[in-house]
Amino acid sequence: MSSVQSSVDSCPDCGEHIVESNGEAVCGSCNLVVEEQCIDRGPESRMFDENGTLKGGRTGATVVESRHDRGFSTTIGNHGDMAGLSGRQRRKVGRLRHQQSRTTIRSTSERNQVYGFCEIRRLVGALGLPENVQESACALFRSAQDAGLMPGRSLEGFAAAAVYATCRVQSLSRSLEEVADVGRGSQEELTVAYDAMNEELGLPTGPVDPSEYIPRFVSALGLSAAVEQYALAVAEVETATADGRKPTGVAAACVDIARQALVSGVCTQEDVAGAADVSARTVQNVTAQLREDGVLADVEVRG
DNA sequence: ACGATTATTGCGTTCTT
DNA sequence: AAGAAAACAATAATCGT
Repeated sequence: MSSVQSSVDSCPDCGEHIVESNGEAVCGSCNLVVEEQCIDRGPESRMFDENGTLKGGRTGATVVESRHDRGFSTTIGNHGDMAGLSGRQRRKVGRLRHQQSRTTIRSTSERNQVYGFCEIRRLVGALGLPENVQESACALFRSAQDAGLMPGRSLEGFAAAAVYATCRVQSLSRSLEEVADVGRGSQEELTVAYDAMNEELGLPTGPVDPSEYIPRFVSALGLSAAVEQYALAVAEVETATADGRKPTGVAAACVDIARQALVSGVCTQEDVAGAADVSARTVQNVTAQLREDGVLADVEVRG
């Protein structure tokens, strides 16, 4: 890193020719930096794209992960070079400093919050949830931040977990898998974050009632209101079968029993299982258990 | 005592008959 | 529709620091 001259003629990555750019040897095709910068140009201001992200084609100093901005932040100085400037120019620089202080994100927690809120907003939209969920989830996200739960855990996990937790508190029936699928982080990150919040913040959530899912599954399959009522009746009677089992699986079984009893020709068992995102075998298992518990006969009398 | 890693258990899924 | 089996995630137990 002591010479401006490149030691190679072609890019090791794509074989393209090398061009000289601002004291760096850069591949003309893929922008790979072959030779790192050796002339100190001081602070730069050309490293952000419109979104403020740092991805792609970036050349220059070493990335510092320990700083919230990875060490890429630009500071407009207040000393030294101001000497030769006129009063008008000085005021102009002063305005620039002021504007930058507004746009620059000051702390990691603030940056995390902006990112987290963005992700929460995206999730709420993608899952078709009402607006108040966004508000509650953001508040919960902030609580987790204030409680110091986030260091060492996934940021995306907390955003998704905040949405999932809000759904559970408000009985809005979105499964962990559904949220995790739309979310940016993995399901494990979501679970870790949710457990942390549940433990430290004491979320007011009990076990999930399978009947919460029934209306959604019924409408997704285009089945009638009568089927929904029948399925809800099955879920009502059932108590012991559900515990320890996946609520979506139990809900699917209830819907499938109603389907068989009322509109067996309209769609298949596999369709019901698919709508609930469980296997057909699970539906069969739960149904068999319900039969064994005598739940079905109980509903038969009422229907 | 604490955290991390490994064993266990029961459920859901897939494959098969 | 049901039986068997490999797979998975959550929990319990053990180990090492």
